[in-house]
Amino acid sequence: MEEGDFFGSGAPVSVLTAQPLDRFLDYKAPEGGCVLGAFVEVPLGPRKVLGVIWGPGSGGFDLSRLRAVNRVLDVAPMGADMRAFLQRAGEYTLTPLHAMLRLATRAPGLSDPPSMRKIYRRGTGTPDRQTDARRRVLATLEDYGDLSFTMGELADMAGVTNSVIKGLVKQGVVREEAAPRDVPFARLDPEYGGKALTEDQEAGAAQLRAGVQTGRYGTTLLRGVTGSGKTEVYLEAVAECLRKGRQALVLLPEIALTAEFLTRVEARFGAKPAEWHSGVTMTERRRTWKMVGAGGAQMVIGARSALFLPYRDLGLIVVDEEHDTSYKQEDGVLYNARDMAVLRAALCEAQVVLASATPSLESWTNAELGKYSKLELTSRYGASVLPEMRAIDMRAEKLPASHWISPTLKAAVDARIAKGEQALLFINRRGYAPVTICRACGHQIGCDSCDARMVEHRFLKRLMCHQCGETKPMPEACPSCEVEGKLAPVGPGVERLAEEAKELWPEARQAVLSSDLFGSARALKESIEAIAQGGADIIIGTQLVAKGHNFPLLTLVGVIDADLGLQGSDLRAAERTFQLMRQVAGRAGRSERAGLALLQTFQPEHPVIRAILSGDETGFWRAEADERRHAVVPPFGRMAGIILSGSDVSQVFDLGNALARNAGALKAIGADVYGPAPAPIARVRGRHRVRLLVKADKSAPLQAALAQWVGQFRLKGDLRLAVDIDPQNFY
DNA sequence: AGCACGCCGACT
DNA sequence: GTCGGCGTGCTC
Repeated sequence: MEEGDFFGSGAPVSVLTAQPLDRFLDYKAPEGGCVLGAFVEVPLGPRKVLGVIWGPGSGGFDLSRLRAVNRVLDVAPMGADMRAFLQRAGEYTLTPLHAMLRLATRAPGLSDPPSMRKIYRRGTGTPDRQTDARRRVLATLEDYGDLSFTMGELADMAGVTNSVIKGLVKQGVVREEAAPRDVPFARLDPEYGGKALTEDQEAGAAQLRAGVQTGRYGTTLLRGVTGSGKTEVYLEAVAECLRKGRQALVLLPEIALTAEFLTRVEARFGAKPAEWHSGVTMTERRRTWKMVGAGGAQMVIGARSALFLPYRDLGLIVVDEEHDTSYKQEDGVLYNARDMAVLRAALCEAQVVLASATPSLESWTNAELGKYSKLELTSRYGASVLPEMRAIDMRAEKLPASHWISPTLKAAVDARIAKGEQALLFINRRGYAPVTICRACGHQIGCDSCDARMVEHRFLKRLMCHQCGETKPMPEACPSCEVEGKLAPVGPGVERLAEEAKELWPEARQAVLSSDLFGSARALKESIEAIAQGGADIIIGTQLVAKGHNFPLLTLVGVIDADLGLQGSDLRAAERTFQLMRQVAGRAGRSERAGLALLQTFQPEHPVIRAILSGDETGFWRAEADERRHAVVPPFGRMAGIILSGSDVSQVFDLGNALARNAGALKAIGADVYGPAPAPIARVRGRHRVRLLVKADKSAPLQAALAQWVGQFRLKGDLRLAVDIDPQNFY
């Protein structure tokens, strides 16, 4: 321990709490003292709150009025790298430190004494009467020596009921003890199940292993086309990290992917790693949080918030599907997990692997500039190759009204079904129809509390707002003109497409994959497995199918509306469409059968569509990079979004205008302010939203200027202001 | 975040 | 007269 990292009883210490105070509070160190970074419970007014010892007392507060820290919590203290990370991440995202601490302590029961459970081990003596069941219990305990079991485990293993064990406990032959519930995770063995890698993969693995061996910071962009085995390759980096005794974190963009991934990790390392995402139970969460700090978890797989766990010695962070937009947190603390992973790694001398078949332009640029190392896996497994891609020019197709599957696409699907292969129809829209219109008056049914249209979900027999999740039954009469029976669906959603497919192929077995049609990740996984085994001829799916699932029998992908993502003026529209189309197309022909991807489009000459078809990735990235460099937008310029919200529109706009008029702090660094303008969805949950956009030069000290600018204003009433650094959505 | 204090409207 | 609305300020 460093000099100055321990504070004796009564010494003044500075404490950071998770309460929304914009400063530290001084306390007296507790009886027995405490170390720097210790998690403590401190008195605050009438309450007891969680805090972290952040340094020596800052003074400036009457020493005689200091209250003492109540107690030091029974968890590992927060390391210096973690404290630095929270500080820096907070500065970057303009998030107060207390909110960062809150993110880092999102586990239930941290302040509670360690939760105990009853365990059973061999006691002394022999039972008064020996029975078969009793003998089995004792034999089991002796077989496993030191290990201890819960009542359920022991009963199971010995093939007896609980009452047999209870009887033995009464006689002292089996001993009942209390043991902490939060036990270390099973050891992962880096030498357990290594698969033979191809030459290409082995070279990649060697490069990543070498990075991990340095024990220093470094980021590698791992580009692997779908099916190239990038998971196997980065698991070798994980193995090397485990050999060095350091911890590894793998971030996945979606919970639905974790079940499949866990299976692969178990096959490789012989046991399951710790899991961290919203689907994990409270007890398991607390166990993971504590074990990550105590060193009892070697590997964590999780969602973006797993970055904020208190790792004891983190040596590797893998960000899988690094381009995925779900890495950007869009509510609460606004951060991009991909960028924060790089920051975290830099502060704890860890390696980062950004893995993707279709990297983000940011990462691609960083790799081109030499800030990141590059690693490319080009060959797919076995004989499989990337599918052939072709456009279907919808201007030349003859389609009846309210139908979206072109004759050309239909013929292609027919051919696959005849051969016993699978076809996927992709449409990136949930529900039955995105718009419901009244044929009498033209009214479109919207959400009552948002400025969004209600989407018909015929499966649920309701209308749903995709913004706030509100649903209401489908009305008989138009809510505006009250004419009955004139409401009509407009446009296709995945459910409506399924209906059309049923018309076209009444004999075919259909599977519809949309996130809202499954109650749980488990149900989804089971369904996907059944389909992969050949349980369907036609798969109709949304975004969900583009992500990482393997369908070996699938040889045709039909994209219903390739133009969908290109509408609007989102800066990243081209990039996203390019990535999505490549990902979806990659589903076809993953085993030895050749694949074909057909893109229905009304603008086959559009540069993005042309780039997708030609497969000229490098050319596409270069062109995109040039355009963004020219427009001085990310990654060549810096941007920030300011989102104002409140229940009173005029108040919200007044604040927006006041901000725009008093932007001296931004002008001083040469930044431009745009707006205020209504946000893309101008009303959400009854709150009106207005946004401003700030653009600055790459080198401008944007955060400081923003803090100064925004700090001039006091927010009255229910007005709220959020700063979004590097926003994903803007116009 | 909580919780107290404090200053104006509409009730028994 | 008082109950209670929620704006403002404080917590070491």
